[in-house]
Amino acid sequence: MKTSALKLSKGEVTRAVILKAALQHASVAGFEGLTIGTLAAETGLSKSGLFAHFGSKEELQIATLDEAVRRFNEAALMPALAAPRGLKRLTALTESWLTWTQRCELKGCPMMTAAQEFDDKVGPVRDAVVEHMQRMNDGLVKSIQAAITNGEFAADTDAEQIAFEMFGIISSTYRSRNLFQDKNANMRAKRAFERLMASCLTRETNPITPPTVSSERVRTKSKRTASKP
Amino acid sequence: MKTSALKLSKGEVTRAVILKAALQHASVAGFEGLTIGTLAAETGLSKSGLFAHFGSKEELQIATLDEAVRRFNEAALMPALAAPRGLKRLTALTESWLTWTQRCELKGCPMMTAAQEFDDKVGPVRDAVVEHMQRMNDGLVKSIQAAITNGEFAADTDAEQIAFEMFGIISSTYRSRNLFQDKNANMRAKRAFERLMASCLTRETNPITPPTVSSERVRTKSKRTASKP
DNA sequence: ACACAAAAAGTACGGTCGTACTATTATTAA
DNA sequence: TTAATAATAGTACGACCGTACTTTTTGTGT
Repeated sequence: MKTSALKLSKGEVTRAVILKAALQHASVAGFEGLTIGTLAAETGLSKSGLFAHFGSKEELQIATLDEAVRRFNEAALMPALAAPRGLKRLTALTESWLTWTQRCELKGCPMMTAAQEFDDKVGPVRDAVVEHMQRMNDGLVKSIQAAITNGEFAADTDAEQIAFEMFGIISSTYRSRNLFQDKNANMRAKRAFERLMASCLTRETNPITPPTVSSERVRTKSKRTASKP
Repeated sequence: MKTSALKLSKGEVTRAVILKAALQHASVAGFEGLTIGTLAAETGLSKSGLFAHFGSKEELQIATLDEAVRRFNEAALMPALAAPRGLKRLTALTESWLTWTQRCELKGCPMMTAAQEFDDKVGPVRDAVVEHMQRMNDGLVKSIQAAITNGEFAADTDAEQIAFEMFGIISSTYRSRNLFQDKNANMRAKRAFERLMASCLTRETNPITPPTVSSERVRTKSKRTASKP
């Protein structure tokens, strides 16, 4: 087998096809829901033919996870790198993070799904998940630190804490979108992000910030809470 | 069968035993990971004996979900009701929300797990999850509105938005705890909550809040980000 | 064009899954 | 205590699971 970057062998292209289907499936049914038989049927391959590409289900899961990361980097991370380091890039990253699944025709975020699915398990798949998530977290933290270096965020900003809260916003967004079918999920996310950013800004960056951060608040129609207790 | 509140029939007590085991199992392996055989082995019952209590796997999942809600209400919600309405109660609720799983000897939060597991699926289990989560959300929103009524939060505070962000904080906390094994997860959660609350407070409630909320910040050792690129 | 290698299919196997149906044991009410 | 009933065990079944092994088809370099 020749591993050329230009020409893909037959095996490599079907492997790609499999992984695409696997990713789509995993984004809906989770990685544990991935099954050789179902996936084979979806791709038109025989069970054994598909199986040969990976050698075990665990390998398939890990390969699918890697593919998810690759796609995320390509569809969410790289575009954000066009923005200049610091707050700008952080904002761009958040924006693209919230929309990359649509661009990739995925239902949920496979990384988040995997993180929750394997957080209480043991084994190589979990290890892979942890590693990937750790890397994502580190990257995010670095982005936040850039905003500090830029003087946009206060010097004593806890970058890890901000990353922690950003992951929370992302989680909540996916839940709102997919569980509650809330069309305003992205707007909610944006507001949450803005509030978070506002709490980090230096006086120089945002000199007119009032005592409480509640100034930037936008008028909203409260829908679900209409009924008064 | 007599459904007495005082005396439990044999069937009712074993059903309770089953559900306890099921909940523990679901908090680790998820609701899809619940299997009749495994659960039967764990409880010492025969597969068919256990099965008879529910009639289908879906019913078992829903019953387990109901049990999770019952436990949550008992271990997290009710204790918080001891605090007076408004910010106090909201704080108490957050506190007990973050710790109830330990008190119930659960690994993760079954509700959150279920929410993610079924957010892209269809069927009666998903419906049950949505209903329960909706109810939880509504309750939370009502608690936030109480703080507004009290004059603790600004009148134009978007209660739904705050609930959205609180769910995010909870999500992130569980991820930190279980995936990254972060011992500081609860501290992170507390800080995030405080930041969120601070952004809602009226000037009267918290008159000395500085321009940025970064005053209450605590010194932390950044560990994971130690390695410089 | 041909030989060789890669890819896919075919087949088989032991397990576990959820779920019927029947039989036995335990509990309860009279 | 006994008859009725609830609770549990026993057994069986078809479906699908992951995986191993062999055979056939397909692609590829020379």
